[in-house]
Amino acid sequence: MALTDEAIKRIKDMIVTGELRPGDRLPKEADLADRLGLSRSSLREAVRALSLIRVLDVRQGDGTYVTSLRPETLLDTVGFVLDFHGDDSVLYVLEVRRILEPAATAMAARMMSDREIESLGSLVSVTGDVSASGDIDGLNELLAADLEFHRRIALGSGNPVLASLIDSLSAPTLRSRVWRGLTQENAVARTIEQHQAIHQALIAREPDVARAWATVHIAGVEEWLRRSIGTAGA
Amino acid sequence: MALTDEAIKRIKDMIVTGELRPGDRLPKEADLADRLGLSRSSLREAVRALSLIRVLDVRQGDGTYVTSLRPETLLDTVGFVLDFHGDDSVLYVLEVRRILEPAATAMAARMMSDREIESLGSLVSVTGDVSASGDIDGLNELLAADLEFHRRIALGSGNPVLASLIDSLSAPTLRSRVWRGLTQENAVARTIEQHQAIHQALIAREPDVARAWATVHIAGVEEWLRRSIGTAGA
DNA sequence: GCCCGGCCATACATCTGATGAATCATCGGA
DNA sequence: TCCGATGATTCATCAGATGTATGGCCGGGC
Repeated sequence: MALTDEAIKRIKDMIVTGELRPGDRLPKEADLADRLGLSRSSLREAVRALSLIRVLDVRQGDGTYVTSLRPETLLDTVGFVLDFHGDDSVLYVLEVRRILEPAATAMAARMMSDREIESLGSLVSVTGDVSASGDIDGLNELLAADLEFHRRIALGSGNPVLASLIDSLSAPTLRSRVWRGLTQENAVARTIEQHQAIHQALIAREPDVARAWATVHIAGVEEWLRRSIGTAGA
Repeated sequence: MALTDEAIKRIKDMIVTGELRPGDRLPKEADLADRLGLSRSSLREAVRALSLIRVLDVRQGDGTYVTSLRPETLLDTVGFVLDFHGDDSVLYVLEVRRILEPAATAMAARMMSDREIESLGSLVSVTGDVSASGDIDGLNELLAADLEFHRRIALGSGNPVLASLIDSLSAPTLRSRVWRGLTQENAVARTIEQHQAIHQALIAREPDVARAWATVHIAGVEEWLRRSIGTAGA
């Protein structure tokens, strides 16, 4: 195994075993390199790699620290990784979302506080306002509101791993050309209706209903995309 | 933004835009560094980082290549990332598995070929044989068989993203001390029974039944772990 | 006494150049 | 034809030097 890979493993082990805890500062490059028995250059490659996946946080002039290592931090690496997939994988991702989001939404119907649920209302209505204006900026805002709406509900499940996963899986779906097409065939109105329905189900504390609407919501996007790919090709 | 981070983004863009395709070879370090306007050292850090998440594959004496970028390749980064979480996150992970695996199992009941389902039988029976002997080596084999059983079914869903995700989420569960404890209270027998039940449901092509058994199976582990943590502490 | 701005030690960022090691293709001999 | 030696290519690793951002110390002013 390459020295750098060895270093990655060593640092990982230091964290896993608890020798290094979240927030801890690593020895300075020169010292750590010496301790691990390799050059600064090679060590830096290891640190940079662990930095990319958000395990380490390097601050010039300050030092290198272990991140919080919380699920929401580590799992957004998933989003980065998914960026590399082509549109063909979007369908598979969407299928996974169709499994996870309804479950999360049902959980949220039980777990979210009344205040949290109420605050979702603004997102739903913002969405509505935007659709009325219908300009391009508005669409971006709509997209952001949609993402935030789903993010809040996922968080409402009470499971940070689930929430982060959903969040990561949502990004590539939206980044793809999906929305451009969707907004062209008045799917905007349908999306808003479904968001409202989900919101209502949460207010009513009806997990099953919330789950069903979430499924309908995702399946709608999925079905449209399936048709779109079928006709438009790659 | 740091030069190296810039380089990471540039290389990522080259791949996302299709300038670099899976399997393609990158220009040699010196040339690419020159083209991106940075030193070889800095470029190497970028390449190493992308190599850690399985986007690039560096081969000494040969060159640097873009990997297949298939979901199963990219998503096993998730497993690496999850290694950094403590046992406290295992419950959250398990909860996600309880959502994903039943769904995948139900899909598998529809999608898997008769031959694939039949081949699962050997895994189930291997499991049984091992439990009879009951030695330590046997337990490791049992663990491997369990992992393989779930992996095959996940693959049987026909969705590689789903399969990879499940696979990645399974690893940390098993790596934790979960199994050590589970095997101590004759949960082995129950596990085997449940595997057999899932297998039977697949043979019968009963998605709902398969889903239910999968839920029961995961929930069993989950419940045991919850109790275990409650009593044993960190 | 408190606050603000500059100075400086520290630590990461980046570059350059050199040497070692693995791989692959080529070429010559059996 | 097959196989092993050889050399070119490319990554692996190191050492040392210089640039740059950060944080804290310290002194002056209010």
